[in-house]
Amino acid sequence: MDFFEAAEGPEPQFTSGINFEEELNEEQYAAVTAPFGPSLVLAGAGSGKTRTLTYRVAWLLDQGVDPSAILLLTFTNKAAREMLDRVADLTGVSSKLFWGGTFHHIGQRLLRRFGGPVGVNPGFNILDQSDSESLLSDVIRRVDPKFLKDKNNPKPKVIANLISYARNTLEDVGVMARERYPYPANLGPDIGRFAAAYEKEKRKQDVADYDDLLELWLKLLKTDPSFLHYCTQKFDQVLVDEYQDTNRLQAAIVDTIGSHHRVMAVGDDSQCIYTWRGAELNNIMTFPDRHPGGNIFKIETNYRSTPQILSFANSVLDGHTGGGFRKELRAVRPDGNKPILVSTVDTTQQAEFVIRTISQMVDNGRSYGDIVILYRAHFQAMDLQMELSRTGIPFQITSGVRFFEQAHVKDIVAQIRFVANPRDITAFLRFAGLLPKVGPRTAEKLYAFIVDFAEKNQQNFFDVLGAKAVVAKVPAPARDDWESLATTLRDCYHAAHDESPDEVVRLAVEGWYGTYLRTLYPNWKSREEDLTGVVGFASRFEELSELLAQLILLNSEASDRSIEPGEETIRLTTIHQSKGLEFPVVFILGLADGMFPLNRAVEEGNLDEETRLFYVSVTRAQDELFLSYPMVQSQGGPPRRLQPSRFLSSVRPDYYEAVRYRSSW
DNA sequence: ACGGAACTATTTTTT
DNA sequence: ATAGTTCCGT
Repeated sequence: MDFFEAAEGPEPQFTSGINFEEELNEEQYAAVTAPFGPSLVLAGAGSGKTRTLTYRVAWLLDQGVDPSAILLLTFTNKAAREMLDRVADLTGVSSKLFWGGTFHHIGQRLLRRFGGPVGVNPGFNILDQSDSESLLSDVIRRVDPKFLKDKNNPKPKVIANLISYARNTLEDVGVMARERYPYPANLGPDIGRFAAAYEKEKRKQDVADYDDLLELWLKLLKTDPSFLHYCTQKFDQVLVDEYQDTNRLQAAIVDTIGSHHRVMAVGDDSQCIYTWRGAELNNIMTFPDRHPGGNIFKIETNYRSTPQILSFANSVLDGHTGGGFRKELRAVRPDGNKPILVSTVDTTQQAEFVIRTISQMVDNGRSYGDIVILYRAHFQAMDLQMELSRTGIPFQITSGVRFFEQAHVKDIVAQIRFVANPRDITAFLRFAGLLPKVGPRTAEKLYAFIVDFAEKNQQNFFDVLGAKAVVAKVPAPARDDWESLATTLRDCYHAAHDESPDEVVRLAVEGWYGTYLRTLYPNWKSREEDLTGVVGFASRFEELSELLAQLILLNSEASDRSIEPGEETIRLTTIHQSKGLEFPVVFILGLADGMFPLNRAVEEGNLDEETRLFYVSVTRAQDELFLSYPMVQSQGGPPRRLQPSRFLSSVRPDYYEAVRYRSSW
C-alpha cells in the first residue's frame, strides 16, 4: 500500500493527511490557509485560537515549509508546551524540530550561540527577578552610598521596576524616572547612572536578567547584520500567540525578524491584561500598518459558553471606552442559566455562599474539578481558603510562591549557577549568606579574597576554598560549614566538567546543603523530596547551561505539577493566571467597587484594563457563572460599605439574575 | 559596621 | 507567609 508508493516517488513531501476544510469552521479555515505574508488573526475568547494556530502550523508543513523554519512565540511556558504538544499530536512531527517557546526562552537560546557581539558568553547565567533586584541594590550602594539612606528616595525594588518597565517599552530610563518621580528632586540622572552601572556589572559577571534576553536579542539584530540575515533566512514563518500582550520591545523583535512580513499575529485586543508590565495595546491595533498588504481574520464563533454567558460577556465590553477592533462573539451552544449575581454581607458570608453552592452542585453530580474560583488579587481569597480547609473540600491554589522560587530550591540552584559561572557573584552571595555570621558584606569580602588568593597562587578558585588562608577569613562560627561547603563546591565544579548535569545537582543536594537543610527547616523531609525532584528534572538535560536556563525561566512548572492527573479539586486562582483556561463552573469573587476594579487601578486611571480583566474572567465560564460581592468590607481598617462593581452598570439587568444571599440559601 | 533577632505591615498580575 | 524595618549585641 503506502509502502510501495513511498518507495517509488521522489523525495516524499510531508502531508499531514488533515482535511482542513472539514475539521475547521469557515473563519478558522480562512485564517489557517491564509497566504504567506502578514496576517492578523483576531480570535475571540473560546473561539479555538490554539486550534487555529496549531492547524496553521500543520498547514504550513503541508505547503512544504520545513519545521525548523517555523518560529512560534508565546507568552508563557505553559502555552508553548501546549502548542508544541498539540502540533506534534496533530502532525506527528516532533516538537523538537520547531523553534517554539516564550520570547525569553528563544532569546536565551539565540544569545547563547550568537551573543558574542553584544557581550555575552555561551555560558552566561540568568538572574531571576529577586536576583536582579539584589544585584541592582548592590550596584546602587556602590555608585552612590548615600542614596538608599535617604528615606525619601525610592527603594531598589521600585527602581528595578522602573528600569525594567523603561527597557520593555523602549523608553529612556532617565526620562521615565523624571516623569514618575518628580519629587523630592529629579532622580532621572541618578537612576540613569544606576541603570548604566547595573548593565555594566551584569556584563562583567556574565549574567543576564529577564529583560536582557529580549533587549540583547534586539540589539544583536540591530547591530550584527550577519545575525539579522541568519534570523530572517532561518525563520521563514513567524507566528506570535497572545499578540495583544506583547510590549514594544517584543514587537520590535517580531518586526525585525519578520521584516519579510511572513508573520502571523494571533490575539484579542479585548483580552490585553498586561499593560502594567509594558504590554502595548497599540501593537495589535497598528499591526496592519507596520505589515501592510496582509489580511485581517476575525474568528467570532464561540464554542465554549452558553448564549447567556456570552450575552453577558459581550455587554461587558459595551462599557469599554478604549477603541478596539469591533467584535461580537456568537454563541453556538444551547441555552443555559443566566449568570447569577449574589450580594453577601461580608467576605466571610461570601465564602459561606461559595461553599454551600459548591456542595449543592457536587451533590447533584458536579465534580470538584469542574469548578474554578477567580479573584482579582490573592489576598481576596483568604477567607475562602480558611473556610475551605475547615470544611475539608479539596482545593488547589495557584499562587505566588512557585516550586522553583522556594528558598531551598533557589539555594541549590545558586550553588549550581556558581559552579557553572564563578563570576556570578549574586549566586555566591546567596549561598554564602546562609552560613552563620556571614551576610552580604562578609560574603563579598570573602569572595574578593578568594579570587585574589587563587590568582596569586595560580590555582583554580574552587581548589583554594579549603586553603588555610581562606578559612582564616571565614567567621569562626561558620568554619565547619564552610569546609563542608568547600568540598561540595569543588566536587560539583569538577563534575560540571565531566559529568552529566543531574550528577552535579545530586552532589550539591547530597553535599553540604543536605545536612544544612535538616538543621534549618522542621519540614526538611518534604523539602528534601523537592530537591530530589530537581535532580530528576536535571536528568532531562545534557547541558548544564540549558538546565539552569530552564530552572530560571520555567517558573510555572510548579502549579501544574502539583495537580495530579485525575485529581478532583477546586481551583483557586487569579484572573491573570486563568487566561486561556476554561471551566464548566466559574465563581468570581469580590465584584465590588474598590476590590474589582481595584481602588488603585481606578486612581491610576487603568479602568479599561480592569474592564478587559473582567471580560477575561467571565469568558472562562462554560455552563455556570456566579458573581458575588460583599456589601461591607470588614478587613483592613474601619468597615466600609461597598457598592457593586461599576462593571455591572454596562450590563443589561435582564442578562443576569441578582439575588441576595441569606443563610437559609 | 555588621549581622541577627524580633517585630510589623502587607500582599496584582509574570518571564 | 513573607518582606521590610528597627533595634540591639558583637
